[in-house]
Amino acid sequence: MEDYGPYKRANLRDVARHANVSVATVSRVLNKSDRVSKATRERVQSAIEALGFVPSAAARTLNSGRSRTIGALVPTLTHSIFARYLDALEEELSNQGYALIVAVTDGVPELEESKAFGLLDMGVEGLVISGNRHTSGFDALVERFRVPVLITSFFEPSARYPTIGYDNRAIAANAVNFLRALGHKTLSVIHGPPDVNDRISARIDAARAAAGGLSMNFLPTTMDVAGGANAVRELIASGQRPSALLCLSDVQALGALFELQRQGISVPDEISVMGFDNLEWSAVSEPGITSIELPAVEMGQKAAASLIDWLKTGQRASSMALDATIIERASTKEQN
Amino acid sequence: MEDYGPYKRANLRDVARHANVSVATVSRVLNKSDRVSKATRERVQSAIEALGFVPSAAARTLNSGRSRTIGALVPTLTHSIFARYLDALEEELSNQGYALIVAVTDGVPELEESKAFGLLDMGVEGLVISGNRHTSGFDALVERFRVPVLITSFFEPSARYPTIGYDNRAIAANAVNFLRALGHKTLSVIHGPPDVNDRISARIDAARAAAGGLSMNFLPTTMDVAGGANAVRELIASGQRPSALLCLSDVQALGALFELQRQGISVPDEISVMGFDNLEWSAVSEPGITSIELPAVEMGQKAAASLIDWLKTGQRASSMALDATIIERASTKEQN
DNA sequence: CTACCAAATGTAACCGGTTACATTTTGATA
DNA sequence: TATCAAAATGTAACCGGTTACATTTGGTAG
Repeated sequence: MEDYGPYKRANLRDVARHANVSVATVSRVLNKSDRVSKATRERVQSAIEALGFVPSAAARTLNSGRSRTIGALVPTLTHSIFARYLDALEEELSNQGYALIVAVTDGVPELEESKAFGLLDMGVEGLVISGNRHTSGFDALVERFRVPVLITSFFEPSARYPTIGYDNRAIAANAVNFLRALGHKTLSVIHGPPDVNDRISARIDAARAAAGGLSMNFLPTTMDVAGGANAVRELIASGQRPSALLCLSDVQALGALFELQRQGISVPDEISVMGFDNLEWSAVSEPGITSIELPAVEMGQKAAASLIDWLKTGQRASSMALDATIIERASTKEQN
Repeated sequence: MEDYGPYKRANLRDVARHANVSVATVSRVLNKSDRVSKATRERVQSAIEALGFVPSAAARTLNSGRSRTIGALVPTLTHSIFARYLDALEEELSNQGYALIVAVTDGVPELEESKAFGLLDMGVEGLVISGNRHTSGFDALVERFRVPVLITSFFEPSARYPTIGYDNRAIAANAVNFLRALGHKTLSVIHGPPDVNDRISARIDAARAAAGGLSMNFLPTTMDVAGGANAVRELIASGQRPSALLCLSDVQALGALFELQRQGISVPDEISVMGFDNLEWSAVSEPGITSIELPAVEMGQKAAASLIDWLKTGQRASSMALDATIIERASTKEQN
C-alpha cells in the first residue's frame, strides 16, 4: 500500500499463461460456470492468487453492456428526508448487486442536466431523480441515452416519467383540513422557496386551494431551522397572531417552536404548530410536533425495486402513490 | 422513452460508415483533439446526430484504465455531519470530473469489507472511508486492488492509511477543560454506542482522561435525539444532578435539552449543556447550544483534493489535521 | 482394438472505443 | 510541372474480458 505506484495489474492472459491453460478456461473458473476439472481449477486458482489477479470491471461491462450502476440526482444530502430515502435506495440497490452513484443538484435544473449527463456518460443503467422540474435538455438526454428514468418524492401519474411518491397536494390539503377540523380559523403557512422545489410549490398551491373559509397567509423563508425561527419573528413583529402555524417542513417547525418559546408564546395554548416530514426530533421536542409522516424509506425501496424490474424486463415502471399519515402530537390542540 | 426496449445503440463504426470516414476520424472528432477538416467534421457530427450516437463509457474506461469514479464508505447518511461531508466531497469530485459512488456500512466492519469489495469490483479508482475499524480482509482487499485509500473523520498520522480529520481526543479534552474552566465540578457525559464508531470511543476515552479532579459519569445511549432525552430522563430519575452535561453529539444535546425543559429544569441556570458537531439547530434552539464546530465541509473538500492528487501524481497523500472550534452559546454558564 | 460420445480445453472473434503508424491529399514553392 | 512538407485521413492493433465453435482427451461399449 505504501507505493502502489507504477505496477501493471495482471490480466486474464497472464493468469492463463502462468497456469498453462487458455483464457477461456480461466474465464470459466472465474464464472464458476462450466465444468472445469478439479486439477485445472486449482491450478488456475493458485495462479490467480500468485499474480494477485483482479478482473477488470470495465472489460466485463464492455461485453455485457451492463455497468451495474444507477445514478441518483437529489437536490441536497443535508435534508434528512433525502438522506433517509437515499439510505434505503442504496441498501436495496446494493442487495440487487447495483451500486449507487450520487449527484447533488442544489435544486438547479441546469445543474441537474449537467450532472445527469455526467452520470449517463459514466454509464449508469438508470436514473432516479427527486423533483420534477427538468430542462428540455434533460429530456433530450434521456431520449438519447435511452435509459430508464424514475421520479421520486411526488406522485403524478401523468408525468413524463413514472413517479413514485406521495401526493404532495393531497397531503397539504389534508393538513389544512386537519387544522380546520380542530377549529382553527386563522392560519399562517411557513414554507421554503417555491421556485427551487416543486414539492414545495405543490404543497403551497394545495394549501391555498384548501383555504376555503380560513384566513390564511403565507410566509416564505429559507428551508432550515433558522428560517422557521425568522419567519415567526417577523410574523409576531408584524403584530399578527394566527391561531395555528402550518410549517411545510419540520425543520422550519422546529425553528418556529424555538422562536415562539423564546418569545414566551405558549405552544399549543396560544398557537398550534404543525410540521411536515416527521423528522426524528419531532417526536421528542417539547412539546412534540404534530407532523406528517412521509414514507421516505419505503419510497427508496420501491424506487430501487421498480427500476431494477424495469431494467430486467424492459417494461416501463408504473407510477406509485405512497400514503402519508398525520401524526398528532402535543403541539396542536382544539381551538374554539 | 416509452419503450426504449430492444434497440442497438449505434457505435463508433456505425457512425464512421454513415459518414463515410474511418473510425479514427470519428474518434478524433469526438475528442476534439487533432485537426479534422471542417467539412469532414460536420459530416461526422451530423452522422452522430442522425444515429443518436452515444460513446460507451466502458470502452473508454477499458483502454484508458481510468473509471473516473471514487467510492465512499460511510456508516450512515442520516447524520447530518456525514451528509455535509459527503455533499462537499461530491461537489469537489464532480468539479474534477469524478463521480462519487456511495456505500453505507451501518458502522459494521464486515459490511464495510463487503461493500468495499463491491466498489472495487465496480472499478473505483480510490476509496474514502469514514472510521477506522477495519477487518483484516479489508486491508487485504486494498492490498490486492492497489487503490489509494483515505480515512476521514479523525486524524491519526500513524494509521495504516492517510487520515484527514479532526483530533477527536484533543477536541473532547478541550470540551471537558472548557467546562472545568467555567467552574463545573460534576459532569455527566452522554454518548452513543462506543463499539460502533471509533470517533465516539476516542471522544469517550479522552473525556475520561481529562476528568482530573472532576466527578464524571458516563451515560451510554443511542445516537439520536431520543437517546439524549432518554439519558437525561434516567439521570434525573436516579436522583443525580450534575452541574453540566456534555453530549458527545448535538443530536443528543437537543434531546437532552427537550427533556430538561419537559422536567422543568432550567438550562443553563440549573444545568449547563454542551454539545458536539454544531448542527444547524444548535444556533437556533432556545437556549442556543454551546457546541463544537467540526469542519465537515472542509474535510470533504480536502479529502477529494488529496485523493485526486494522489491519483494524479502517484504520491501517497499525507494525513491532515483539521481544526475544531468551541462555539459558546447560552446553554452553558459559569458555575461557582 | 476401434468407434463413439461426453467432458475438458483451446482458438479466435467480438464488445467499442483509442492511438501509433501508414498512407493519401492538399497546396505552396521552385 | 515537379517536389515536398504539412494536413487529413485510413489501417490495424490493442485494452481485458466473454463466448461460440473447434479440437483434444478420456473412458466405455462393441
